[in-house]
Amino acid sequence: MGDVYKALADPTRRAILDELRDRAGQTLFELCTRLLGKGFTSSRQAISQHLAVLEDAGLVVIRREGRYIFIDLDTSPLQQIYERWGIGPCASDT
Amino acid sequence: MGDVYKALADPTRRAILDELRDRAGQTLFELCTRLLGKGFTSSRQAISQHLAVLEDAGLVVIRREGRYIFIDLDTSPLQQIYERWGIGPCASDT
DNA sequence: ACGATATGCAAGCTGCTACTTGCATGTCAA
DNA sequence: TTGACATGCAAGTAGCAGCTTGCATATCGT
Repeated sequence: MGDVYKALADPTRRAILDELRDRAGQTLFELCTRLLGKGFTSSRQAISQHLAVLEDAGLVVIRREGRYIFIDLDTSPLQQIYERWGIGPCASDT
Repeated sequence: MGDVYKALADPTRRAILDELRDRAGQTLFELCTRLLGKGFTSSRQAISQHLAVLEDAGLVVIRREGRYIFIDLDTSPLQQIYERWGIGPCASDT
């Protein structure tokens, strides 16, 4: 299992997570097109490599169907950040 | 203002945040000693550079007094992670 | 004032990371 | 089956990030 923090370190990867949050189950091609529309100039291969990193970190779930892949966001690995330094609006005292 | 995500990407920097969570207001020297005791082999200069990154990201507050510096943890920048992909135990539905 | 202590600054080296390029694989439609 | 489409794989390249090294600065005790 890869490093969640390292996965979050890249701006393009964060943009991918943003994109998946706005629209789940996107195809790689869809994702590339939409990122291009938002000013990112990454190639398909670059995005694919980023997806591999995100998948390895558990932040993304990829399911294959025919010649397409469908990508979904999984935010549960982010929870370890809370648990480690315990902040945020709700993890307050008692 | 630096990048919070990039600041979190390095294991040594995360160890620094851990250390500051356990004991606030540490000196640079104190910090180095304690990290050494935990298996980290970083030099003082390395730690100092890490601190600069953490300070730039707002994750750490450094106050200078005489020939010492006192370092404190500030977890508030982490909140943007929650707000961006909104997860965790409490940011649930409704 | 002088030495010791605590930290700052800057240049150079190295390894990793993101990107590109080119080709391979596999799926669907006709 | 054949061609077009969607994705996978791998090697090579460039830039940056973290580390070291060496010296500079500043503060405290005596």
